[in-house]
Amino acid sequence: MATGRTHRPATRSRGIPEATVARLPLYLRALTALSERSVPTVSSEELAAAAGVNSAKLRKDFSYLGSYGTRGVGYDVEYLVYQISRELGLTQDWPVVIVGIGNLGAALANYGGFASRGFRVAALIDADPAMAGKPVAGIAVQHTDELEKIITDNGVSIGVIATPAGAAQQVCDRLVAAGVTSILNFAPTVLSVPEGVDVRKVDLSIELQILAFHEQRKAGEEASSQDAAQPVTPPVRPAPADDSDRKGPDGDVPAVMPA
Amino acid sequence: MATGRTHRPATRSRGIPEATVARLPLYLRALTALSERSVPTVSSEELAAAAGVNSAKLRKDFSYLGSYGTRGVGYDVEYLVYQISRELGLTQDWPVVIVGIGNLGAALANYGGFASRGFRVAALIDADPAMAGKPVAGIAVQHTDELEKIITDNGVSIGVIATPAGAAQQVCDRLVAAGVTSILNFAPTVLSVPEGVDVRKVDLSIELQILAFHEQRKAGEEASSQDAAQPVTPPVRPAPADDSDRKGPDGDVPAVMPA
DNA sequence: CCATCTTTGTGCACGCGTTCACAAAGACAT
DNA sequence: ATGTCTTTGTGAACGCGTGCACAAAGATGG
Repeated sequence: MATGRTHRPATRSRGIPEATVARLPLYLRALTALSERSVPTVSSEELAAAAGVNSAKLRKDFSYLGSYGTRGVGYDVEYLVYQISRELGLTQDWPVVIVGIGNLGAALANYGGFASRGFRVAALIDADPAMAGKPVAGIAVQHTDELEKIITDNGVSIGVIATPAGAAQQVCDRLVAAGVTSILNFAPTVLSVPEGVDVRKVDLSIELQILAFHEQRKAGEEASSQDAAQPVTPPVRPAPADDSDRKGPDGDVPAVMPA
Repeated sequence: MATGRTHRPATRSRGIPEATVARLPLYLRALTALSERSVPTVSSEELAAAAGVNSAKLRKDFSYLGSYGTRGVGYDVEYLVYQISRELGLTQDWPVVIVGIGNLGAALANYGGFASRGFRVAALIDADPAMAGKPVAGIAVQHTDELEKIITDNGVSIGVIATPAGAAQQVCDRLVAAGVTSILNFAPTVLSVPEGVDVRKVDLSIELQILAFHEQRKAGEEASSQDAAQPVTPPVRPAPADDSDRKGPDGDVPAVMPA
């Protein structure tokens, strides 16, 4: 999963819990696959397995949307696809701009998953003048100067930031000022935005770090990985402000385990 | 934030809550930035602001690691950087393989955030024979046939999947069979893995769909967006199994709103 | 029309995560 | 030393999310 949330504090949107909203796209994908195989109906058990969740959770999630199932039978696939799409707002067209056409930006522009879900790449924007006019994924890259005009002309409300970290906040400010109210941020920075603007963050490095944590834990289950050769410099515990005597050569106090 | 979780059920890893682990990389990044500016100490309030979280939450998070602060002063930046790095397992070197060198895979290979955090790209793997040998981000792409050998020779335990959805499960199975126990999945599929293997999922399209949901909600606050022209075909509510008479030409029952 | 079987929808309890609010700890000045 | 001021670390309360378990609803067969 992508990570940084920044979900709305506790504002259950129209009674639908955030956690449920986050799972609807999962269900939708599984349902779409069933639809393509012309499967007419599906039980909560089957669909839950396909989406990788608990069937009770799935049923509760759907109960927030309404009673769309038939007891003894299951859910009508086509009907449910439509209902979830409508709930997620995918029955309308969402123009999206991608700012920062580096490796990642180009990958995003080429990503097929967008177009298939009601999202349309309205423009690709980059600060490098050398990029301007160059076609990426069949769309000519435009210069940052055009940003405001592009946003307003196309009625864009969703922006994707794929710039280096240093430029992200500035780009964000301009997007918001121009009218964008939802931002998907790939830059490794915390963006500050005014009230009413949604930010979701995808951070590749954070995901890896979380994996590393669990990996270390698995590996260190038996081997007490602690006294292994430390590749990085272990800094000393800052002295208790009593400057009179510094800790002797024993240094590196092993910082007692929490529990 | 990247999305699909698949966190371990309820196995609080060594007493540190999952939610806390997920935030540690955030703190680490903020601390690293402070460190580069040679800031010696930082208060929970300041650091929390930099990381975009609540200060009480931050203090509680740190309390799971130990008592690393000094009352009346704050936290020693260098010391905390080291402690968090160690906790996350970033003081050791993690060889990583990336499978699927398309647009996204190439972007990941070029992403600087990996190397700077103890992650080392050990190999790039692709199924296309035409890719074999071609250098991406300074590393020669290798063919899928070599996958098992690469994993075992380099002692790789973390794999990144950036293949098309159709190939993901197969690649996953081979990675796991070869000894990988942590997987970061960018393919839009639910991966099934044996017990003991961690999977984290990053799904670009899901993030956008969640944004669209909130965006629709904002837009539809006053305008009852419901009776606007529907671009997609609204399927009829499946008839109550009474096959005797099908709904006449009136068809399209507008599917009563849930609430 | 009745009985049986399947599957949904949900009331309820439990546990995790968040937040408040404050006592304890240490810095710093006098 | 003593007192004041700052900031941490945490006990406790609360709310959200999850999962169990079951009653109700409808299909299906006789």
